[in-house]
Amino acid sequence: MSKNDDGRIGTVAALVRSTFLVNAVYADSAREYGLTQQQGQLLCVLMAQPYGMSELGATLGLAKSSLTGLVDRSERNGLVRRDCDPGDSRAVRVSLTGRGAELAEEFHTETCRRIDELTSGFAPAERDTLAALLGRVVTDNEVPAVFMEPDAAH
Amino acid sequence: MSKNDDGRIGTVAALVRSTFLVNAVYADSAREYGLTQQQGQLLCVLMAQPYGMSELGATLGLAKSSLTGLVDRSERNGLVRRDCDPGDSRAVRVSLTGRGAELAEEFHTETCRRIDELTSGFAPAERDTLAALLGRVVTDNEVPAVFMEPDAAH
DNA sequence: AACAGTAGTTCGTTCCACGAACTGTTAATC
DNA sequence: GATTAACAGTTCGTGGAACGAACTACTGTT
Repeated sequence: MSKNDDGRIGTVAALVRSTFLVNAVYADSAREYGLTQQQGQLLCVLMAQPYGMSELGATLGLAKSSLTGLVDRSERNGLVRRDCDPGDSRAVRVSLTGRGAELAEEFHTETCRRIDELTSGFAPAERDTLAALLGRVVTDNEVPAVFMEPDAAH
Repeated sequence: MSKNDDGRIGTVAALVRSTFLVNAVYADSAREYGLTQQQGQLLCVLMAQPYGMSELGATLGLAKSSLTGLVDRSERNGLVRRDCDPGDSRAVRVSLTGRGAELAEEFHTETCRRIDELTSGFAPAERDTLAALLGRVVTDNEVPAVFMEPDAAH
């Protein structure tokens, strides 16, 4: 196991390796619902509300053409829809279809369960401390809401 | 910002959103060295030692054909090489070329710096606590060494 | 010697990333 | 009202990356 001289893992390696783990769990969960990681991510973002393409692209950190393709494929799969923006003829608003909303909720719930299991060996106080510290990382770095709280989705 | 009723982020959302952040930082760093995220990941794994394809695939969580392609492209870019395994004619050992080792070190160093910056607002004790808890997640879930400690790479 | 299992590649297919260039619309300026 | 800059999103071309099925060649077991 990759460790420092004193056998402890550093903050940097811990962040990268836990990211690797969460990526794998997230992708595995998505696959069970016939989704790719990127499609799952799109659905999770849209659970909160419909978005314009520009805001979606900014939230997901994607080039405009990448988002156009992702939405195209998701629309073709019947998971999202594009509606005209009454206030701006150039713009569209992307929202979940009925089926997309259902799939998003199932996927989100199952992903929450799997991610939660990663800390199953933790005491409640340890989970709270981890949440507080990672929450600080998220807040300090202004990470967009690409994933809702487990309870907030229902 | 997506929070619980009491305004605090939960462990699950914190893990997912911090993963989103680290993914973005890692991908941006890789791009500055002309690498994709997957190529960066391959180089980081190979920094420790050469590996056979089976072990590489298991470490990176990739299908065999995916790894063949990734190694093909990295070999074509002059970053890795395949050598015959003297003990098994079926097997190859993948290692970094001179140029690949150099690029891997630069990429790894810069990525460490950028990831470290994500916790720049933390006190040393907070960093240690975060490292200890995330390290537990890594250990409990047997995450492979896809990224070395900052000092261990030199 | 025969067979099962392993190591890795090839093939076909789909998804996904980006930059450049484009069309059409809106907002600002004169 | 006309002009221009900026914005919203799409198209196109290109390259990377994911997987399963099928394959070849080799190793280990019986």
